[in-house]
Amino acid sequence: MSQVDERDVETRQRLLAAATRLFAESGFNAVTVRDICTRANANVAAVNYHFNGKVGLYEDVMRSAISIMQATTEEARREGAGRPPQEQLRFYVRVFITRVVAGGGDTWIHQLMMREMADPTPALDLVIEAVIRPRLGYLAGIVAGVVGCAADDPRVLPCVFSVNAQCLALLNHKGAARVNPAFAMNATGIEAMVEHITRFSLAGIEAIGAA
Amino acid sequence: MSQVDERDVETRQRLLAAATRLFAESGFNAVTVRDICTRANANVAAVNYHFNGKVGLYEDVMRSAISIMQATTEEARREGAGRPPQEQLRFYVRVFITRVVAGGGDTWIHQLMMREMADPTPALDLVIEAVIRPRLGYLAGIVAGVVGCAADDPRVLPCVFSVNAQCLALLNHKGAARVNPAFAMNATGIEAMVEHITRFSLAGIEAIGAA
DNA sequence: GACTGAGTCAAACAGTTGTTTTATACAATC
DNA sequence: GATTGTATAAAACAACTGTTTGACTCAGTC
Repeated sequence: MSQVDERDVETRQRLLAAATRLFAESGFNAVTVRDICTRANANVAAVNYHFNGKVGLYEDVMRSAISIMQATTEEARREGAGRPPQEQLRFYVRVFITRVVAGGGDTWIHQLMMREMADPTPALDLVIEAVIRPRLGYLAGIVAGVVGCAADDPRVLPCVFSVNAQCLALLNHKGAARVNPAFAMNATGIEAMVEHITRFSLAGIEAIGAA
Repeated sequence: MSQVDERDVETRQRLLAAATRLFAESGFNAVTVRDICTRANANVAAVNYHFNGKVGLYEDVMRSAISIMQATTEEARREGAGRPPQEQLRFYVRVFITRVVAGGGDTWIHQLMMREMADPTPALDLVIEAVIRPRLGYLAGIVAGVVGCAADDPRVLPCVFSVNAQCLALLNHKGAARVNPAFAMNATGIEAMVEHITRFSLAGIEAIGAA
């Protein structure tokens, strides 16, 4: 531990990078330790040596994924600061789509989180507390701003659900493209999708708020 | 084949029932042939004898799942027949939620389809053609009716996406309940959710249609 | 009664899994 | 220079996977 070999850090980092990509692509169970080590040009035993086993490696992957997802929420907050809630919603949707669906290197990480939602491991609780809850809390503030009510008003939560559902559905855009190629995301399609979700949701929120 | 033993059909049926439930709960790869046979009180070799292996059994499960999902779409069509499109949307959402989220025995089957979307097997193409495409086509007709335009109008598809996204998100209601218990579905909550999605979406569709 | 064919069963099969072991290389410390 | 601690490597490990085998039962047929 006193000596930090350059190759050491490299191997750990290569394993982490390979594991992040593979876990996101196929999920925890579908990826083998040998797959990860082959892609990282490391020995099979390296995972146990550096991470105390496969789950230890997965937990490390989840930790870095969580901080990236937190940064996504934070970026949306920053972009929307000081603007009317209608624009905050537009920025939120844009940041989310850009980071998650468009080419950004974070695509894999949000797919990882979707897999975690579909098939929970013990790491999900941490994701919920550190990422999902603050994100939905921010959305609730926006919705409350549009409606003109308190964030704990009973009309807010269902609207947060509806907005969030549309954003999460974008994570399945590859599957959606199989149904209809029009769902495929090209450069101009992204901004069109941001506009659509924003307008659709603002109208929905106002209708619910008026009730 | 000349003699149809009673126990024979029973075993086949028990395997099919056990496999449907287990595949839906955990996905194809996470379920072992031994799990299925244990739950069905059958020998390990029975799966290969009756279904020519694990994938043959899975294909049979998918076949019956597809016909049940088709029946769900058909029920929504029937309930909405001859009504204004706004009510057709409400009935669609209600049938979907009732069948998929509420206690109905079909819950497992729609979860199976979600897993198929997340992690496609060759069976997904059949699901898309036989279930998803007709279902989204019906939704497109409803949206076009609300907007007052043709079903292939460019404003229709994004609205179909938004409505469908909210319905699919309900399939994750167990995960959602972990974030906020208010998302849990009790008897009265279902009708409230139907009303919310319908009103939210009608307002969204009208706003997009007016553009 | 011998034969056939379908269904069931325990056992074994070959392949893959995550993990452990044993050995080796190498830099740092004394 | 011997010792220590860290990193890597090949091999082996036990557990589990889907599948196959061969024996056995039992009803129907000739």
